[in-house]
Amino acid sequence: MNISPKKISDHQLEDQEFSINHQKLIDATIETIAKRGLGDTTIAQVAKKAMVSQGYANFRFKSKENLLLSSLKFLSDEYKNSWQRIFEDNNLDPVGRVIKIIENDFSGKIANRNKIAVWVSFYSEVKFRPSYLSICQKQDEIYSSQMEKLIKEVNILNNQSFLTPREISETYLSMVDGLWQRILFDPKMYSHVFCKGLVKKYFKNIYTDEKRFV
Amino acid sequence: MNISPKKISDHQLEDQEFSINHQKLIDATIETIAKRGLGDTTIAQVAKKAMVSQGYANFRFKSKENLLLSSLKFLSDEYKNSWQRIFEDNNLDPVGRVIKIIENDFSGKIANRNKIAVWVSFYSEVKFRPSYLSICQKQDEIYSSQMEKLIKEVNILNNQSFLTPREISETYLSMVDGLWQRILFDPKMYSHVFCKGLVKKYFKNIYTDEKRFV
DNA sequence: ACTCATATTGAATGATTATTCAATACAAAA
DNA sequence: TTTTGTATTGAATAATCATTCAATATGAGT
Repeated sequence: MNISPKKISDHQLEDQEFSINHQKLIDATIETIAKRGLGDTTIAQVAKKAMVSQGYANFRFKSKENLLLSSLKFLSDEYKNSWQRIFEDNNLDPVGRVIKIIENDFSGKIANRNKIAVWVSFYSEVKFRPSYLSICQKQDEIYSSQMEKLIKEVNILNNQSFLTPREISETYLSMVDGLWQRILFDPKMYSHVFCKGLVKKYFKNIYTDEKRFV
Repeated sequence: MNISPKKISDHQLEDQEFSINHQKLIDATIETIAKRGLGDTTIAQVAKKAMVSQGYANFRFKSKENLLLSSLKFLSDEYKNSWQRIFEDNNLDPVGRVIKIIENDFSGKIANRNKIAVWVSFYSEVKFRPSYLSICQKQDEIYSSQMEKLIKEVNILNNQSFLTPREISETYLSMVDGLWQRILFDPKMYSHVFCKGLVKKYFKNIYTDEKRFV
């Protein structure tokens, strides 16, 4: 069967927040924040990078605030998709999942310097902008609770009972946040290989008999 | 012997960067950043909080940039003094030192929400402002290496050789950064008691025989 | 009391930037 | 081709702020 290529004009797509320009502007926003910082990001620069007029950028997103918010949402969703796929992958056993989670958290797609710079910028404003908090916090909670559930399984399979799932999950997640920040400072020293190795060794120390935490 | 209360006029103190107004402005800067964020901190607000004129604040620090820098330096020094005292305290044995370090990192004086907010604000700009980086990085390196040396002693005393001092020190420091960030998000859940407990349990898991990590 | 050096003010300046909007381009339908 | 509705522009506006500086206050020395 052939799907006929219905022509859809831009304005029909608009409602779905899905037009080319919409995404071009979000990408440009992220690039600009990564390059100049949240404070020095202006609509003019973003519009220029996205190759639309300044007026259009504002018109399209109603306000700068809204453009920033949409960009944060985009990053947040991208991250969420990456870990959700791992939690839902039925081909993996619990330990295999943990390893994939670690590898994802320090993959080139997620833990690259530009994206971390954007994350950290938004995080630093979370205290002052409830709208940022609501985007970040909800997903963080889901990640956190999924991780805890996963660790519970690993604990049982590995006869580990000194550290609770909650404790292991909290320490892991904090460590990731901390390491991301350090990647910003000194990406050479905190290479992906180094970070993954460090975190795996941390797990290896908890689950001494499990061979897969290299 | 009586030290005669020599009267020293303000301008004589100025060179020493030590006048009342100097510190009042730095305090006001930190308070303002903590309350409104780095991006929304204006000289006018800082000056008002310090109860000097706007023009004076600028005159005194030559530029806003310089005022921010001085404030970061102040916070950084305060933190450094607090851990340096612990490393130099001869009454403590290695494990006692580690415990003091943990308690310091999550003490009310260091890990309070206002100061963390300021730290995180500056950290998020580090990538774009070499002057911030140079202040933070140097002290971080010292802290890091002192910590590693300390852990080396603890490792020997406790017959621990699976995790290297470097690994333990890096995971600890990352965890602290991560937990600080979480305190900002949700200070109720990440109380000082919770954070200290979590980190001590982490050490207890490494040094199983050491009774003092509660 | 007067002088002089320094401290401090606060209004003016100029730069930056989000936002608005009248004008124009464009593309589909008639 | 003409019409019509939408997309896009870019120049004008208005607000915010860091910075400057001429004017004034202060207080020590004479």
